[in-house]
Amino acid sequence: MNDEQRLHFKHDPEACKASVNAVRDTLYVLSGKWKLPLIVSLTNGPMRFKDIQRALGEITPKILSKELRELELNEFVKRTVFPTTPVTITYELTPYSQSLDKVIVELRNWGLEHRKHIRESMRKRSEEE
Amino acid sequence: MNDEQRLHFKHDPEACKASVNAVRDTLYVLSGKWKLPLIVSLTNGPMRFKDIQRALGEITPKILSKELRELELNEFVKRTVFPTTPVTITYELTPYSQSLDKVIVELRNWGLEHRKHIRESMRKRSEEE
DNA sequence: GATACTACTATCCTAAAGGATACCGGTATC
DNA sequence: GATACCGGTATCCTTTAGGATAGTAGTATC
Repeated sequence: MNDEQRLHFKHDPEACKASVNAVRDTLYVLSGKWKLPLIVSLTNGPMRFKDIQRALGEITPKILSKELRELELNEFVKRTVFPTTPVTITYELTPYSQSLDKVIVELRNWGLEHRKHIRESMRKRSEEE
Repeated sequence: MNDEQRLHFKHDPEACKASVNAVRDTLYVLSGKWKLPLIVSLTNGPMRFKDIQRALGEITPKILSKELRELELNEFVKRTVFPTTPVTITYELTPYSQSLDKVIVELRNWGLEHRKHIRESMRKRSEEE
């Protein structure tokens, strides 16, 4: 193991703790079963509550409502009330939500590579027998 | 919102599902309270069970054992038994664990930026009052 | 022979996430 | 006036993650 490549955990315990906390923050805002699918279904434009529910398939209104509120708090989603009769309410991604793109791309790429890696090791292990 | 910048979720529903799953895989292997701190404490070299426990402070042996087993399954950690009397067992990061570095750096950077962002919005909101 | 250390496992318990189901007020439609 | 749709909330229940506590087999130390 080459220490030079582990810059972000280089032996300063303070910086190291700060790094761990920052990572945890990020994992937290993406955590849970529905945050990602929710962000994904909103990438095509604003949607109404029931439409999101239908798009996600299995989510109950309680959970959906909670997740949307959390995404709103983190400024990833904007809730808009239109004064039609009856009122229409839409949810849409904010420009700030785009800041997640790089992170998500990295997470996706690593996930894809990891699947390959696991398949490879399983193949090797079965050949050894 | 500019569609061009959302390449990874572009409207193909198949590719989109695959992306979400890949992201979920990655989040999964990093999930939990102890995976990150565990990886961090192993960056300085191999450690024995009790030493890891002492380094992390609060972790119980049951949890530590479980987390180590999971990290081993994902090939981030190698467990080695030395035939001393009594046996000595060490855990160390594998070369493959370095593949996580890029992901972790991105997660850390976004987390740091997000803190700034939140502080900024709170400042603005309090100024408006 | 009592105590202590290592590397764990086993059992029980708690808290949090998530889900099932029911309901609500408002409006529109038949 | 009955039914249906929208945007949720309220209540209860299950599952899971994580922790507390105790114990185990083997060895070494006093």
